[in-house]
Amino acid sequence: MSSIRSPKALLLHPLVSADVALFSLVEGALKVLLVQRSNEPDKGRWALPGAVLDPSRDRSLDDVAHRVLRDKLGLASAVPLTQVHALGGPDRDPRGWSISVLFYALLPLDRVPAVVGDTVEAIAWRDAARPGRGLAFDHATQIEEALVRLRDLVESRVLPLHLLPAQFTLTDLQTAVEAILGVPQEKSAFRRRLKDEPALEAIEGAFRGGNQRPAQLYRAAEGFVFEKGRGGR
Amino acid sequence: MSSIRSPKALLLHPLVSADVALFSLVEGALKVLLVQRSNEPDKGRWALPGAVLDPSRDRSLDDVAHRVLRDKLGLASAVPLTQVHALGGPDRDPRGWSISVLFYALLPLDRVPAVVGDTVEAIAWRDAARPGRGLAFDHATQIEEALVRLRDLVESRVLPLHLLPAQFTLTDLQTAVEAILGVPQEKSAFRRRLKDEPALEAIEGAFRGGNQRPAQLYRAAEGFVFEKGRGGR
DNA sequence: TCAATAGTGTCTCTTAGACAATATTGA
DNA sequence: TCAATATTGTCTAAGAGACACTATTGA
Repeated sequence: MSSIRSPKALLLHPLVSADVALFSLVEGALKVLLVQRSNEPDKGRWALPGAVLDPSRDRSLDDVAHRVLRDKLGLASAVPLTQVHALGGPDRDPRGWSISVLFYALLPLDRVPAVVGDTVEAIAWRDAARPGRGLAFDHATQIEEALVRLRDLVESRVLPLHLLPAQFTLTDLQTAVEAILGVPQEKSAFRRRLKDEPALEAIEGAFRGGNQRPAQLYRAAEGFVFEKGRGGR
Repeated sequence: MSSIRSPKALLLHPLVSADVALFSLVEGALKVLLVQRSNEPDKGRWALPGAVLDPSRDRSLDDVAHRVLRDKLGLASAVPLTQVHALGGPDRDPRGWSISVLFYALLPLDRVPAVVGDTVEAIAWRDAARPGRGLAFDHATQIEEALVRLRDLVESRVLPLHLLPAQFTLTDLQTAVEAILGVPQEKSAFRRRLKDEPALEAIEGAFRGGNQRPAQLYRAAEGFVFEKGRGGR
């Protein structure tokens, strides 16, 4: 969406953008949010939401990514973003040499506004592990990379609490971990690991009942962050 | 080194460069290579070697980093590079909005040419964990980040074989790991972990003798790469 | 009482950490 | 034989995996 770019500018400067792989749980499965592009290039194709760096407004690369969430998806509140990498080359965007700085974020489904802004035709939740064919640019690869990084973190025992609602049960948590890793977890061992987990707080007296034994509800501890070097406070 | 940049260009496009934290072992300690800048900005200060992206020559961000090694340090052969992250902002370089894509590499000291090219005043090996004050730009932070990533990999049991010469003993390897992690390793447990390590090959009949019991020499297995998901072949 | 899910206990096996013992070489 | 370093062994403790058992609720 943008100003005029002279051919010379195209040669001397790369186009820099931030793209966001937003992961969420939809009925127990890990999904990634795609948007249908309403502008050229790749108009009509499905892509990760992204935005072009605007040096006059953005103060950092994180800023660009946060702007994506705000402007394209209507996400007002602060969402933790993790940078995956930067990918650049002359051919990945038909407009010329371009750099994509890729981020991912985790959000419970109910915090993502269902209806989106005006720069986007439509949104879709695709299976994170198999987002489908025909994605715009190299976004299929990008999603794969983001998922690798997400799995790395979860494998190293950081809890993906940002995927869960404010209150959740240990079974919910286990389901989230399994959705990310794609591997079933052993219940007893899983819970044993959570014994002295500072990131988790049992909510005194709060349970979720179904037609069976009620489950203790938990919440993320104050100041929890999803990053290496402990997920604890 | 560069063309004229109009103020407008500065506003519309960020300056993109690749910087390389080259780690090596100097007398058993982990060091990072710094160069003294011979041009403005920050002329005379110590910095990570870096180069500005040239869209007409570079085919990827990795290319830029490899160009740094070739042109600034005279390193001809292919050196494995790992991307750490991209860092951008309006104030980190006095020339305006800039992005640095940071890489690190591991090399045995004897593979780094002692004398360097013409764009660099001098080089120095600084302690990786405390590279000193007064570095150019935000390179002190950059080194810290690179070291964090390097430690992550080594903690997850990937062997830093690229730091060692073609032939090395298990004690050499242990020393390298200790230099990176900053923590002494227990000899017996360390060797136990190497038992079925596919990345290591004992060199039949080759030993290094001192005034004591000779040590078996090893080499990196064919196709060894220093990256997550096994250092093995 | 039954179905369904929550939560705990137990046993075995692997690995890590600490520390000791043995092996080999040149001086 | 001694100093110096390489290499292996042993004991203990912590954690992971597998699997079974107990607990609680509404129907």
